[in-house]
Parts: sequence; structure tokens; C-alpha cells
Amino acid sequence: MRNTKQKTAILERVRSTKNHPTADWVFEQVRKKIPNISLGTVYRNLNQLVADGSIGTYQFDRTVCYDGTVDHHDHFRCSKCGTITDVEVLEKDFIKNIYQTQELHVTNVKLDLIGLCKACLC
Amino acid sequence: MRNTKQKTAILERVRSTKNHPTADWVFEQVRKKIPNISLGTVYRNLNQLVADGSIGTYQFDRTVCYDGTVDHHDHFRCSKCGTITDVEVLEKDFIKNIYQTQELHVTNVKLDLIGLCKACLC
DNA sequence: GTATATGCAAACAATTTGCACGCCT
DNA sequence: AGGCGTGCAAATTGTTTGCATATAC
Repeated sequence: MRNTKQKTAILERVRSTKNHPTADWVFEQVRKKIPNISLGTVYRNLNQLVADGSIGTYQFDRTVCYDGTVDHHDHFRCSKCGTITDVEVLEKDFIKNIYQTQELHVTNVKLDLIGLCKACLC
Repeated sequence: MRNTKQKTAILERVRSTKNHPTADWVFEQVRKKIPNISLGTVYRNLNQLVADGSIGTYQFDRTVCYDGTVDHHDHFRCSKCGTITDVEVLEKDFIKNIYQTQELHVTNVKLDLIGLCKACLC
């Protein structure tokens, strides 16, 4: 895989936001720097960056959101404004329990919290 | 909301399977009983049944899967064969902990387990 | 120089919707 | 009888892909 200004700009943009942007948002943002970039290129690069572990994904309601943070964490989604924030996994022991109590070979645990964020509570 | 043979057949079919079928699967199945049913009708009814709480959903990889079981449970997905099975929530206390430890107003916790099912382990 | 990434547009898959007609109540 | 649900096909949305050209190495 080659290094292009498109790929660099896409990775930088995803890494520099705390939001969990969609491909379309990344496209609009990177377009400011590279006006003739195409949406197809954005998708191709995002897929590649996910595949090699440079960025993560979070799926919600039929659209893929990308995530600049790759170390293990979970997500909180506000059911009113839709914002997705990273949350730390506080009780890793619980996850170990799950591994043992289920008669299944669990390799990965995904925890999603849904609720109201601080801004929307006021 | 009116009672039609289409809606009845759709609900019955979703409830009578342990799988987590897609709209398309439900369509193909119900078509055996009502050959001229349309996919649009299947989608409209499934959406309605979800809205009034008669069935549940489980989203995976861009397609919605429907779930005849509505009481609170979590899901295990086999990363090899793709089968989705219901699992009981064993440690409800953990969820309570999450509620308290996060400075967020959490209303719902979704736990997904990913791994290898018994059949795929052999 | 050569292979790989790009831009563009067309293809795709899952789902929704507008409309004329049919069927429950 | 009247309105809601249906079937059908076209529209939408998010994403992928084929192809000719441009570009990184």
C-alpha cells in the first residue's frame, strides 16, 4: 500500500476529531484541503485503514462511523443528539466472567451504552 | 393498526424461529404461504412490529436482523458461520455498576459477544 | 518505467416511499 | 362506505466497483 496525500489527509482528519465521523463527513472535511478528492477514494482509504488497524469503526443504524482511537474502549451514544463518546471499560473482570460462564468460545466483547449525554440532560 | 393475514403471518414466522432472520428471509418464508406478498409489505410490518414492541432487532453489518424474543437478553455471534444466538445476561449487577461509574445518564446497555460457536470449534 | 491509487460514474444492496387499488371493520 | 394496508415499481441511502488516467516509488 502506497502513501498518497489523500490517505494521509484522511487518516489525519479522523485522528484529529473526537467525534465518530461518517465517511461522508470525512469526505466533506478532506475536500477543504484536496478539493477534487472523490468519495470513492475516501471509502477505499477508510476501509484500508480499518483493515490495517490504524483506525476503528462503530456501526450505528446502517452507517459506519470511524474512530481515530484504536485501543480497547466502549461507546456511549446519546439517544437525543446522537453523539457518540468513548468510555473506558471499567470492569474488565466482568468480561472475564462472561468468558467463563457462557459455554461458548468468546473472543471479543462489545459493550454499548445508550442514554442521555450531559448537554441533553439540561 | 389493522390486523391482516400478512401481518399475522410475518409475526408468526419471526416468533417461530430461533434464528435472527433478515427481512429478506422473512419475505421468502412468508411467500410460501402468501405467494403474492411484497417485500415492501414485509418491511412495513416488521417496522411496525418493532415499534409496538412485538419483536426486537439486532443489527449486524449493515442489515437488520429481527428477533422473536423481546425480553432482555444479549447476543453471541459466531465469527465463522455468522449464527447469532441469544444469551442470558448473567451479571446484571455489573450493568448497575456501569450506570453509577459513568457520569452519564445510561438508560440501556447492549452487550454483544463475538467468538466461535460449538459447531465451528470442532 | 511500472504498478498502484485516483476520479468519475455506474452498479449494488438494503430499505423506504408514492400511488392506485383492494380488503378489513 | 371509508380508510387503512397492500402490491408494485421507482426513489433513496450508504457503499462498492470498473475503467482510464495520474502519480508514487
